[in-house]
Amino acid sequence: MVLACARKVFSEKGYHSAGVSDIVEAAGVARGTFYLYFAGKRAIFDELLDSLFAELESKIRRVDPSAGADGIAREMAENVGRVFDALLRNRDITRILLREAVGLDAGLDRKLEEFYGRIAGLIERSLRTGQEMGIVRPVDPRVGALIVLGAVRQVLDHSLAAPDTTPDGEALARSLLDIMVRGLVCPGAISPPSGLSGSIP
Amino acid sequence: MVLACARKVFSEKGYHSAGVSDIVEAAGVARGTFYLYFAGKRAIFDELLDSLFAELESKIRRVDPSAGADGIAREMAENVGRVFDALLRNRDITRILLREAVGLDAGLDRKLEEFYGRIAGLIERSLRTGQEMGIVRPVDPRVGALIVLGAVRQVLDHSLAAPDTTPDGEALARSLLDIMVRGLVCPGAISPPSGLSGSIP
Amino acid sequence: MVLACARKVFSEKGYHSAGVSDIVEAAGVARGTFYLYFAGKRAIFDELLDSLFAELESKIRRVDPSAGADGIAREMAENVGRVFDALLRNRDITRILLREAVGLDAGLDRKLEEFYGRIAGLIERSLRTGQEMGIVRPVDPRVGALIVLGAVRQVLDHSLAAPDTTPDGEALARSLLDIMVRGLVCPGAISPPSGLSGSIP
Amino acid sequence: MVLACARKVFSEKGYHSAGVSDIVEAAGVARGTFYLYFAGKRAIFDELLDSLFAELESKIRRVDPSAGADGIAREMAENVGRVFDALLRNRDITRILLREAVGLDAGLDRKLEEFYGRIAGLIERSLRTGQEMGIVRPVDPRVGALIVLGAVRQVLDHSLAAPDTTPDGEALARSLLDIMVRGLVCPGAISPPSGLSGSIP
DNA sequence: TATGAATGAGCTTTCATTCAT
DNA sequence: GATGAATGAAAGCTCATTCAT
Repeated sequence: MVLACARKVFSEKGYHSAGVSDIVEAAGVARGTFYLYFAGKRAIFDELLDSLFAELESKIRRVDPSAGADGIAREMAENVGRVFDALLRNRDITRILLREAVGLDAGLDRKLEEFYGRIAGLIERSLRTGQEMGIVRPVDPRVGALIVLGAVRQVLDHSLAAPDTTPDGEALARSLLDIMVRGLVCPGAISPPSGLSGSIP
Repeated sequence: MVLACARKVFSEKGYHSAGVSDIVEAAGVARGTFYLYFAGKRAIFDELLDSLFAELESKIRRVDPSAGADGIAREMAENVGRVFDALLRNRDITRILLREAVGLDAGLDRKLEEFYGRIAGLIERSLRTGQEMGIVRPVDPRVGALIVLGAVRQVLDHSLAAPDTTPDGEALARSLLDIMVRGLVCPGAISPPSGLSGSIP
Repeated sequence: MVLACARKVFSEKGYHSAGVSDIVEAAGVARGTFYLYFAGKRAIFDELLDSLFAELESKIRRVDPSAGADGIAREMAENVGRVFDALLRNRDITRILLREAVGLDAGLDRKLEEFYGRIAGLIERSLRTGQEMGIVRPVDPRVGALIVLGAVRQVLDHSLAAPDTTPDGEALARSLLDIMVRGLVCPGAISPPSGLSGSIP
Repeated sequence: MVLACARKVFSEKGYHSAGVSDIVEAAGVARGTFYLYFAGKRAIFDELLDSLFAELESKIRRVDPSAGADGIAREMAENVGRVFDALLRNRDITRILLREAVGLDAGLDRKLEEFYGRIAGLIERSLRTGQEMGIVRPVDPRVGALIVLGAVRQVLDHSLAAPDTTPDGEALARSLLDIMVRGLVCPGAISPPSGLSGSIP
């Protein structure tokens, strides 16, 4: 209950502007009660982040390597689609993850990094699997994973700016993945320059 | 002078943890001197951001549409490379842009959005030009721009986690652009599903 | 409690020299506690003034018009006597009203003006009543009220200069009222010059 | 020049709100120049007050005891009239004397007290002279002087509240003096109560 | 278990004053 | 004489946290 209210408050006012007063007022409990359940403002934000991480990571299913090329592609698309769905539907979460939780302190930065690291790890493993199966091009899978992750983050971040738009998450995910999968350029349109073709060894 | 010190201080301690005391101490001036030149803590951060924006935007040259397919590709790669270079060499700036300036307040959020919006606009225009020339595939250029921007941000953000690594910016940029240009997947490896192939109309 | 201490502190050090620190120290509470009950330094001074106004105005009873000439004179004398008593006994209040509250800012100046305006209004009404009963000479009652008020203020203000004297308030009030009632000059001692005899029409 | 500007500034903004910046800006000199001529903010206010005191005291002529009853009355009336004139014409001065200079610090309070003391002394001496000549009733001349002084101050103070009114100083002075001279009450209207008739012995 | 009055360290900001030029 | 950039002490205020009830 208090956690849910804190989520709303943090999302609306931001971590620093949100006071413990705002949270307990929103939750309808006394100040003391707050400290009965949480070690402090920072601690409740920590817990909140943990729950958001768990919620998001639950949206991501491990890709089944035996599903064949098209199956793998579909599963990745579904993963991205589910994450998009969840975040586009809940601006609270998106705002907290992309804005309020950023740059608060070293501890939280590391926590965020670990979260994104886990997600990037999942993507990276899928890419490696794809490479082993000959589906994914021989690019640096670490970089590939960061790119996919960053692309998703930026599109979501962009959605925070337009408050009234309820974007079509599925279409957006499809458009995004199409670019990630096939690239921006028509095949054969540009010559493969020496430096541009290879992946990081 | 004070501005440069503020950049260092904000980057090291973060906006909220950094006090005006830290800045004036680092700059070796008196408290009052600070307020002689800046309206306050928030104001100096604003100026700092403006200068960083200007510095970064100066790294980006408009792509010459008459340069031919390979020329355009090279120019975009050089743009990305220059931005990577500048930011990988100056962790201060990277940290401030990607961490400390995020989620401070509505005004700064809008400022950041405008900055990223301008960059995305430049990329988008390049993509449109490429599409008119038949080089870039018929994807949604807005989404394409966000993806490129987000990919760059994520890779840079990732670099903040590893303090000691001095990454090879050029190689990273090449790797990143290779994926953006050609996509992750081998041509023909997966069948084009109805929803995955098209761009947003 | 805090208010009472503030009264002492403001009276001793003056509004500007008195810091919130002085007040909380005198009251034996923490800084934060102060701001729990008062919006700020200015606010507590406002409240203090309000309470002083109320206290003083409670000393003034409306003059009963049916009490006859001598009754009215006695009632007015008693009013002045009670105010004198209260203020001569409490140098704190006198000092705050006559010194510290003066010229602080436009808002407080207006507040003081309203207070003195109310008192002058009461006196003015008494004078009008007296005029209707044929007791008070046909002078401008507004000017008459200001004179009585000003006379009282000046005598009180004078008392602030001599810290050790505990003046006889009753005698002072009597002396003051005798002059106000009968004037300074022996009847018939000076010829009534054209301009000097009349009141403002 | 600087002094005149300071007078304006102090009158408009009040002592504490007026900064040295305001004064030097109004005077068109540099900060340093200000301190070349005045020891500080407090010092220039001191000088300003001194000049105002001198200006006002120059308006007051010693009453000639040999002028006869009517002459004395006329001279006192002229004194009051001149002071009224000067102050009603210059709200700056009135405001500074009655508002801004009050309650600033112990030193200034004493200075003001001395000024008012000198004026009260002049009035007191006139009253004593009048008593010796059998013109002034046997009241306490000190109290009488305070009353006259306070009456004048209050009427002037009242004029500060009404910014647009350009009051007729002469008529006001006449009205004021009529009341002071003849009293408020019709002769014989009230019985002289024991305590009310006498002066302080 | 729940309360909320009390706390106090720490913040940003102001402005009278100085002094090298 | 004149300047104005630099100073820094001191002010008012906030808010996460505690603890006696």
